Amino acid sequence: MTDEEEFLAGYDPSRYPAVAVTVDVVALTIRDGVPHVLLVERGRPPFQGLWALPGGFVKVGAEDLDTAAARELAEETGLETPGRVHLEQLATYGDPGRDPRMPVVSVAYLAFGPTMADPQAGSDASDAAWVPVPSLGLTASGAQPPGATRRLAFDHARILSDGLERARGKLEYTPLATAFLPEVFTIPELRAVYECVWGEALHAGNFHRKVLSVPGFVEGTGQTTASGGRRGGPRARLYRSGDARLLHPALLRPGTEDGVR
Amino acid sequence: MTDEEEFLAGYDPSRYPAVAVTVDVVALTIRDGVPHVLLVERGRPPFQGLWALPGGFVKVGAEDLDTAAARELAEETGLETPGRVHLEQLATYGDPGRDPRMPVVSVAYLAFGPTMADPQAGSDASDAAWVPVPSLGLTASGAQPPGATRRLAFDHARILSDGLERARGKLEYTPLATAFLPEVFTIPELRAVYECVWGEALHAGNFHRKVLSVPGFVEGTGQTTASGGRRGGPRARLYRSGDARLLHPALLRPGTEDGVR
DNA sequence: GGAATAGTGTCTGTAAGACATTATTAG
DNA sequence: CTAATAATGTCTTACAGACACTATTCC
Repeated sequence: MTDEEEFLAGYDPSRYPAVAVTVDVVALTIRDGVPHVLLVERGRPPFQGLWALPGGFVKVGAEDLDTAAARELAEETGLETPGRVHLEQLATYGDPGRDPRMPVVSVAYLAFGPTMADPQAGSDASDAAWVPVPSLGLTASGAQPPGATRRLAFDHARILSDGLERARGKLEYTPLATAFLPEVFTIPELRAVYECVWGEALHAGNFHRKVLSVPGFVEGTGQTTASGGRRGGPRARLYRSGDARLLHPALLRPGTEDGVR
Repeated sequence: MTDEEEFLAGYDPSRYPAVAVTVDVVALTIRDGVPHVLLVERGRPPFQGLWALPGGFVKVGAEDLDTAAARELAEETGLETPGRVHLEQLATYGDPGRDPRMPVVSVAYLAFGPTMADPQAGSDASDAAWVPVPSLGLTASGAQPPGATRRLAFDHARILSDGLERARGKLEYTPLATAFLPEVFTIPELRAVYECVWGEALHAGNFHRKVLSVPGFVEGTGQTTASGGRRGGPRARLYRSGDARLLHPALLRPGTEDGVR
């Protein structure tokens, strides 16, 4: 089939059924030391009553994908994207039958943001909430066990799983952990982000020295916290994010076993 | 707008014009120590006479994206994807106006393969060829200077640029450099792949020791080449790809300046 | 023989991890 | 005071890069 024939066929729904393009956003934040993902409860079929990533249809030709993703994120959280949030394209999903209604290609995005207020339910969702990721009981392959309290719609368990893995990797070689924190933060708070996303404890002393040794990761403000920690300890110095886009040398996860075969 | 309204609107071309989904493949190989990309010369408008990445429309709902990309690659090269070729999703492009005919979202894929025969021109292309990447004169931002001998159609200069940058990064922490080589290869041949993709000379002795020290990168065959190098030197030992999926520790590029600000 | 190349040995600076230590704060 | 914690110091091991060196092959 030639290019032009295929082009014309695109207008013939009997040969190529209507295709929809959506964006879905894996928006992550941290509350009480636990990673949370923004989910909406579906108010109508298909998958009524199940939870889904916030997303929507893209007006292809009228807006670009990044803009559509930023719009979806702002609608649910009020977060403006040229701000402290990080938003990047994650991957695109187009398996047959992933939406029972029609063929849908979904461009997934990944967002990191600081702790923020609970979202408002939109008109098409019966509820919206920041949901603790561990409560979803995701397996490494992106499947969800039958006993989970909140079931995810479509292939969103897989998308979320991919987003979490991308997030774990991003913290290794970019300073994006700071996107989870307010503008000013302490090194122990930054360490808590790493421990929460990676799911393992880090050595406080070595982490501290390492962060300060990477050029451009953080810059000091000369200030300290107003008081010490909850259970004692001195006041911590306050930092803000530096100007580095990449961490050199990187902060590698200790858990990664040699040679993932 | 509710979910259902948007869903129905997807069937109304006056509100949401027909959308096409395509896959485009950045297929890379190495010839004579120079990276080459597979391109097809467009035989009809738009961009007639310009060169484009091989690609085509996806039958969303009837095939998944990976399968569609593998099909496009096989059509041009005869390479079967569950084989020695590496194929992975790169990114998705959907800027308004990127195709002058209609709104098109393109899912780009990245492929690495060993040196192979010249492709045959398809019915919709006046020519197809492995084109040396340096001859395209790409800039870092993915633009093409006006004087280039072969101009790229659509936003394919940008896609190719993104693919090359991904390829450079992939060589650092995966053993995918071996995908550019035949099943059996020497360490100096492997080094040539790195030097070609990264565009800088590597220290032969250190590279040799490093490759052998990474578990699972390569495994020896016990054989050597039949003769020495073109300009002298001993016979090199032959290796095949090992079972590692990730390199630990990674082979970092020397050129990367600290803290890309 | 001369030049180029495969592969190994050696040394040095840097960085990561384990552990110890000091100072400061809450309760 | 006691416990917890921020921040720094010390030591050991691993690794990257620079350089030297040997052995082998082509011309």
